[in-house]
Amino acid sequence: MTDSTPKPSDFIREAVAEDLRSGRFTTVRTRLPPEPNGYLHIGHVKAFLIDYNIAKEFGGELDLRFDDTNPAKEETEYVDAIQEDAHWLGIEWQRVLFSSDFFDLLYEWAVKLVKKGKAYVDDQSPEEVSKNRGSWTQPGIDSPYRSRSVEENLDLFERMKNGEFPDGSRTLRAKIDMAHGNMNLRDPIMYRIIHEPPHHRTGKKWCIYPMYDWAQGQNDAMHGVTHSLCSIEYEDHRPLYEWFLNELGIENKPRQIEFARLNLNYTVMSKRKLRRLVEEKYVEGWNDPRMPTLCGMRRRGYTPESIRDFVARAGVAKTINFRSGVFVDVAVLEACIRDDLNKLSPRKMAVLNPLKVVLENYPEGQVEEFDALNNPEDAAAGTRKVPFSKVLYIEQDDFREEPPPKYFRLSPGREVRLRNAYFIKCESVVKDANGAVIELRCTYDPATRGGDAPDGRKVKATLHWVSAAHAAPAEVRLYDRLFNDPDPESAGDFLANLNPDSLKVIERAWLEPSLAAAQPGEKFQFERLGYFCVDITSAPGKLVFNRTVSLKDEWAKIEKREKS
RNA sequence: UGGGGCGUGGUGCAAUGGUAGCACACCGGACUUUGAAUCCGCUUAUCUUGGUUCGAAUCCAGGCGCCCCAGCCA
Repeated sequence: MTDSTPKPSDFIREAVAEDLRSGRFTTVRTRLPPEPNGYLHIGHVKAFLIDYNIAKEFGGELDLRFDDTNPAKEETEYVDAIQEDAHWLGIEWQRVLFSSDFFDLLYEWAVKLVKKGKAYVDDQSPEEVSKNRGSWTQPGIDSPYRSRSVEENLDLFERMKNGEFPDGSRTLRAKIDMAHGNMNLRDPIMYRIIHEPPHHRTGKKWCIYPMYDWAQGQNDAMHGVTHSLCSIEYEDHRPLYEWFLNELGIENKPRQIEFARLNLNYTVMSKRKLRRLVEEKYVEGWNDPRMPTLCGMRRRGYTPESIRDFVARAGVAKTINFRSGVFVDVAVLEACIRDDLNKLSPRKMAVLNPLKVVLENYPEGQVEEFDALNNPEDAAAGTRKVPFSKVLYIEQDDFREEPPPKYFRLSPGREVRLRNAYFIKCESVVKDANGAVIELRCTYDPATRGGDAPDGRKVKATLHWVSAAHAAPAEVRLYDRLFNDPDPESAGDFLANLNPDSLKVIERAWLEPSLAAAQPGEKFQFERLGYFCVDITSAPGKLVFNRTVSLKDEWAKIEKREKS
């Protein structure tokens, strides 16, 4: 960032700056609060980056805190994956904390509230609790156990902790107001009893587990968090967040600020739906390149820089018109990765759907090598050698026997340039028994060596190509949006909106030979086609490439328009 | 029907009482050995009604619309 780049500013940063000015806080500490029950996806990234960037910009610290308060849903597998993904994104934290490491203190604090008469053990069944909570229009009904003595509550709560009662038989509840308009304040449950399964870190030590509302603010306070940033659906939890802190007499109370979360069109973000895609095998796994997970995007070829850029472009605000968040166009994401890859990826030539071209006037057995620019955006990237010979492959799309209007590419009698090589002219067409074009007979103009005509004549198209005798075979996977509908969840079953063409596998594409040794993770631009990266399953002799994103395609746009 | 929140071009974000701007998308053009990139240009917006003010996207009041909340999930 240069001096002329305006500092990012939004209502959260303004609030933090104001807190520092006013002396409400003297330092800044934020936290990433993932629940270790799934893989990180692009929606999480916004929250992560807000917390990370704000801590950094204000000279503060960031902690990673796993909110592992529900043993039924959480696993160590995710703890590791989340850290790996967050690191990859470029996020650095000071401490790794677990809510479960603070269960003892949290329990003491609960006891404190019980002693204060602000919490009680409720013997109602889950059904009764739910029924007596009332509704938006009906106030709730006080639990018959609400006015138990402090002594009885203390005794019962301790016995809950000691495992004397079965799951669901009792809860500890805050004593607030069963008629409150905000449902969160109708005596929220603080602890519930869960004997099985054992917790991924504390094992069988505990059989009572704190609810989110009880754990969140107290953890923030224990860890010295100043700004507890979260998404907007927690806005009406804030009064409860503050109630607990106030009743506990916490000094330097953390401040919760909410922002709209990020949704992407043409995808789904809910963990439940992503899990279905994986479990029902609509995709290969959590790291399928079509998934909006970080591991999927990484495999697809997205860079951390492009993802950070995307989140920055999406901005931070409270606008909510779509499921507690904003609905950002996936085209912005694609623009970000194109920008990044355009600058850094080496150019290569690859033919996905080969059409054989025989140069009738090119000497049999002759091979030439041409110098090709590795990256026109970066002079320092240098050049490479590309072999050329009598038999070539070009892209089927680059030839039309009957060219439509505005089609500049090859057709009978027309001349085009082969990138870095020669002008060629199509003399005749060879067809199979069904009338399909299987080969082009062309001539080349030796005077155009390197791609320029000394007589100054112009061609309207430049095609990429490979030499048939030298090309390396590869499998190429063309990924597209997973869903056809901008909002797959809009009506009924999101699976009905799956894009059947989200993956097209090209078993045998032909690559220029310099690609034969490409290593997993390496990224390239296949000229005129798009950005591709070597898949993690790729191996020498059995290359596999993923298309990260296509290049913008003016011709495709024209063709589509002409058709409709 | 209770509580909370949000309404600025197609989408997202700015403008904090003083010329409504930026990005993506769209459309048009220049350039081009990638129909890419780059460059230039263009269309399109303040939910509504009233009020305050010299002046309102911004302040006030009413209306309308959208989102979230009735898990022993987070």
